Amino acid sequence: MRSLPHPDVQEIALDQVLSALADPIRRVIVSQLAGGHDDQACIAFDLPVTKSTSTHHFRVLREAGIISQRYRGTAILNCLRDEELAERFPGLLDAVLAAEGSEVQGTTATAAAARRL
Amino acid sequence: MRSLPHPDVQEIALDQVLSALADPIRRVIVSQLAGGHDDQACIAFDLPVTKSTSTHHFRVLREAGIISQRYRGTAILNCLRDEELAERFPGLLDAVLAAEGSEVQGTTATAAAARRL
DNA sequence: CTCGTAGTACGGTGACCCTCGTACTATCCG
DNA sequence: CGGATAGTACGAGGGTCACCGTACTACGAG
Repeated sequence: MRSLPHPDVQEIALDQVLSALADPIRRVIVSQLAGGHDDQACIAFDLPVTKSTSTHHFRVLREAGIISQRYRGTAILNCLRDEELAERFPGLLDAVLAAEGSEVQGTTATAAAARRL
Repeated sequence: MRSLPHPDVQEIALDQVLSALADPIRRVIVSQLAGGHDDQACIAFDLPVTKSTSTHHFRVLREAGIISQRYRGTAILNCLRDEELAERFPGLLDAVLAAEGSEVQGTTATAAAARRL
């Protein structure tokens, strides 16, 4: 079985977390994971990029400590490390998710950000 | 009098806010502004970069909607737009500031948590 | 008016990041 | 075994960013 390196809770760096969440595609992934559907394979995400770019984004999220990944067959199950993240940086993930959710609703800035891809 | 463009509250984009806060130098600026000392000139910040780079960082923060700047003589007064930011993205700035504060203690945040707070 | 201070504009450099295509590995199914 | 599926490795290209030095502008003090 292949294994994937994950940072320890204490090793999670604010720098990496914020950089990871600064990318719209990665926020889509995180939002979808937070939206009740944990344990999704990478293929389950409808991302506007190719497979290799998806791999890249998932790795960035994993190395930042935001998600955990484990193999099941050829697929990978992705989980949000929400509890550990809340322990390390309380309220941060919730605030970003809420912000992401509220921004998707209304204003013009989101549309521009989405089309930019 | 020169004037500086600031985004409206509704125009503040999560993308720009997170990107701006992803840089350690800019988080130092924000933390210092949040630490009671509002209305500081750019020169008051002891940043490990040259003047031109400082200008760059302050502009990024202003264009992201995180700080406001207004002239007073040759100097610029910098203010955190904390209330507007809390209105747009509730809890986000607080979470980042708290995370920044806790992380400064060192990568093993457990032992040193009680020192400064 | 002249000087000093605070900050900006501009150009350049090196690094990093997002993106992709192609080739590859690992696992499951028939 | 052979094929299909899920994801990785690798390298390249294009864009953006942080950083700097130098030259410049705006304002206040003397």
